Amino acid sequence: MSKNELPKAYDFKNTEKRLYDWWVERGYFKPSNDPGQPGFDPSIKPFVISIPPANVTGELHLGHAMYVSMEDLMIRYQRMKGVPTLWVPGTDHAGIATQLQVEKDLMRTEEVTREELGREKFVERVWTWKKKYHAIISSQIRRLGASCDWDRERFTLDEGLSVAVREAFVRFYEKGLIYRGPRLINWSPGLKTAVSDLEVEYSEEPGKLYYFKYMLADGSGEFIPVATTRPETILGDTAVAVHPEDTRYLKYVGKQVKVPILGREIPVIADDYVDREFGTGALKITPGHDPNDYQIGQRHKLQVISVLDAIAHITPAGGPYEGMDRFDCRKKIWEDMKKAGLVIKEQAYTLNVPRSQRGGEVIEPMVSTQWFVRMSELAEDALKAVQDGRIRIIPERFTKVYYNWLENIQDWCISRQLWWGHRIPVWYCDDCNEMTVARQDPTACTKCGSRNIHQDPDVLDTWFSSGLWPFSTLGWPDETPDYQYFYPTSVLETGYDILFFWVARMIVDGLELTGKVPFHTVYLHGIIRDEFGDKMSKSKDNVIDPLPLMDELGTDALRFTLLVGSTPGNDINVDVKRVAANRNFANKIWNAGRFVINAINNAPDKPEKAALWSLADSWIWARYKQLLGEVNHLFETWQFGEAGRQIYEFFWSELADWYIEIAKQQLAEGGDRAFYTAQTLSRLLDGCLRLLHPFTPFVTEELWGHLKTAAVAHSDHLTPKGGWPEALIIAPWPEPLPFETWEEGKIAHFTLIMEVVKTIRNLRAEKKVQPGKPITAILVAGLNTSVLLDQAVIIQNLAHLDPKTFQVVEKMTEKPENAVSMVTSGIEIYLPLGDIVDSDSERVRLTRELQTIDSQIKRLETLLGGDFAKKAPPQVVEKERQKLVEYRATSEQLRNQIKS
RNA sequence: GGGCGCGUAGCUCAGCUGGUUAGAGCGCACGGUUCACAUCCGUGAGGUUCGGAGGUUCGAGUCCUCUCGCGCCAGCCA
Repeated sequence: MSKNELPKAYDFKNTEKRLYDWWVERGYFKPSNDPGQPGFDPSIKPFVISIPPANVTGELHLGHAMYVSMEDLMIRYQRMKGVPTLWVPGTDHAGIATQLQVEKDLMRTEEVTREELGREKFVERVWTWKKKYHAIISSQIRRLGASCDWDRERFTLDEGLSVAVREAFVRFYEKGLIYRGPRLINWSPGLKTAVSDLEVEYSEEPGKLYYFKYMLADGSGEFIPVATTRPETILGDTAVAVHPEDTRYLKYVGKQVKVPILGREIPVIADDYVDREFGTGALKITPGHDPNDYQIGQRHKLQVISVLDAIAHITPAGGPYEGMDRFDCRKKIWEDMKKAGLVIKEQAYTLNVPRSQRGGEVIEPMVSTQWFVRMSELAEDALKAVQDGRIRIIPERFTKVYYNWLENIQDWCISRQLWWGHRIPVWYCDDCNEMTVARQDPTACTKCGSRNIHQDPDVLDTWFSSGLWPFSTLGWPDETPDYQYFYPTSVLETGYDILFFWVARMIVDGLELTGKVPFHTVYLHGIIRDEFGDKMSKSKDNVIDPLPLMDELGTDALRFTLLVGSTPGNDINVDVKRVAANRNFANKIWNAGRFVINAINNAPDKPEKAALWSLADSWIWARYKQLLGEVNHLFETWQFGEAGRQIYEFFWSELADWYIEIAKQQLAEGGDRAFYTAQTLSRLLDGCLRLLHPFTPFVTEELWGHLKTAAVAHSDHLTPKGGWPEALIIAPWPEPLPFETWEEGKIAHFTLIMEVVKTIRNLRAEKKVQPGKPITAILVAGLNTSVLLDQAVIIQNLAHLDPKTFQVVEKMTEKPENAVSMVTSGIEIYLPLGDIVDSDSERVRLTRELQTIDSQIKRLETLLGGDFAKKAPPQVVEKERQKLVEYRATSEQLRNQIKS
């Protein structure tokens, strides 16, 4: 037996890696129905998730832990339900982020820039970098217990996925959904690339509104007052606009005004975009550097002047300011205008500054030739797919957010001036200037046949390839067996923060390119925050690193915390203390398991007679059945957190705290009692481990293995229905069992026993009786006498009563001397504690109790006397009537106790 | 101006389709060396009853309206 001795505490360090490797080795992560394997049955519906691809260079953070835990939970649950499951893992090349990191590293180590190294060499370096960090991040994902099919792992720059990207680009282009042209875009001067609207964040910052004079060109000395937040853009002004009905300025419309410093003459135009109330009511128009102005410029066919170059320095168009940094220029030009007498005033003003999502530098709206995806039509399809229910978003409230975004969608700028990513598959002819857009690299211009062609230097936005993820990972555009069987996928699970970036784009792309929704359900989880609800950030130094956390407390503890501490779509505050509490839970499971295994080993290996279940046996089984019903319902309605909480509660507060305590006695009785107790323990542990496995896969698998080993070695009678599976990870999920009529009665009786025990314990504690000291008790049980007599030993043991003097009676004529008393559930309890009992204080205590009971009686009498009795459903009324009856009896009993 | 979320015990949060003296973890207090577990066990205190005000209802933390506070998303008014 000693060889089977389990350590006193669950040792996750010695468990997690071993089990993970074993699972992989046994092939459990692979779909049980696989088009690549013999016996494949295409008619069985699989459950498929594409993992949100982690950035190759990223360090593991709690966000990863969150989605891995959540998706692994869903996958494991489905797998246990016997559904063929596929979870496709993978990583993302993360264009900007990765390129930046490598650039930084090159600068630090070799002091070279990417330009100095050259494109080809640089990209090579990035691949080397990728290789290294991919190994790290993917092993960290494994560490979380992710049961994905690693043989199907993908990387966004894989050959196959690159083919998909190119196919998508060409198809979009051919359908006219992708176009190239000069547009006002968001330019990141630091990164020297365009970025999409989504990659710009606006932050409110204190700034100034600069008021100045736009002098009329006619030399009259008259001027139009104008205000701006960015004086440097004056250099690019090509008009001054006023409202068409603004009597103040109407007379100037059609005249020319002079651009300060530069002296260029520009027209005064009328446009009702101008808000007469705001600022001076006159607006300077800079089509080259402001989105609104750009549109006005289009309407009025104004000239577009770019005054900023790629690094946000002033262009030659800025005259004397050429070469200056944008912010220096802002100061300088204002000073110069002051000197020139053009300044009116400055006013403190809160700006809405566009900043790069990455790095935070100020983004400049600039005109630039870029590639765009025409979104409006695509968006409509994506909208419909959710509207008509082909895709369901959970929680539902996010559908509104989704609609809102798609209804106001702008074209998507997809070209990036980077080196790391999917090169745009477009070649320009140096001879005829035509474009060749091709699936295969061309060697000549398709229009004129010239060999003087060069490929577009830019790459595609990383999200362009991510948008194809659910099908590109399965082989699309080829109709591979995987694609045919596993696509569309089932659930897309991710944080709500990338609903637009990723989810919406996958839906758009999926519909357009595959003609199908890429998944039927979108499950969105919240953002991870620190214990006080603040966003984690390095600058706040409140980042919780999951790796040391797992080192210290185990993966299961972290997973359980994330899964059970969260509600769909709501942010979760992660507190290390909570993780520690869940580590304790893992340990609790472990130790309950040790107890059960020990019980099995020491119990008879077969029964003599048919089962004669104890009240406790029946109670715990009935409760387990209730649990099964609730947990299954909660799983089906995506309420995983609540399901976990309920299992936790059941396991700890009922199974461990009560049933196991009673089982100790039952096992000690030996014989059939011991056998059936061991059997019950075995069944319950087996069932609970199955229920818990999706949450805490490691401790449950490990313990279950020990359970199985012990049970198999000990007795055939412990084998569950259907036999012992070879591993918990593939053990059948516990489905709800049909209700049986005996359940309610057993639960009621056992609840009575618990009440009595708790009340005695309470009295003991209150009277400061030594916890282990056996004392006398007299229970006056009335109609429940037989139940209590039946369970006397249990009460006696759990409440530490002296078996020689403890008695249960139906009624009592004379109250015991010097006894502490109480009434619970209609049972009168007397603890004759002798001298320590002070009758006065007892009377006070009981009177207080009586008061609360009487107030309840009053409450119920009022309730039942009113409309409630007439209008509420009969069962609800009956329940309250019953309570009233009980309270009245209790009241009566308490009065007696006080009286005598 | 818009959309959404949150505001429940000292702290961090649960609470499904409304059902009737509100739950958990942590913290706190008191007490525990029983052969599963001190990563534990027992007992308890703690919420003016769930931000505030109305309303619907026999009944609301749970639905509706308004309101206050916090947060998020979206928004290109100089």
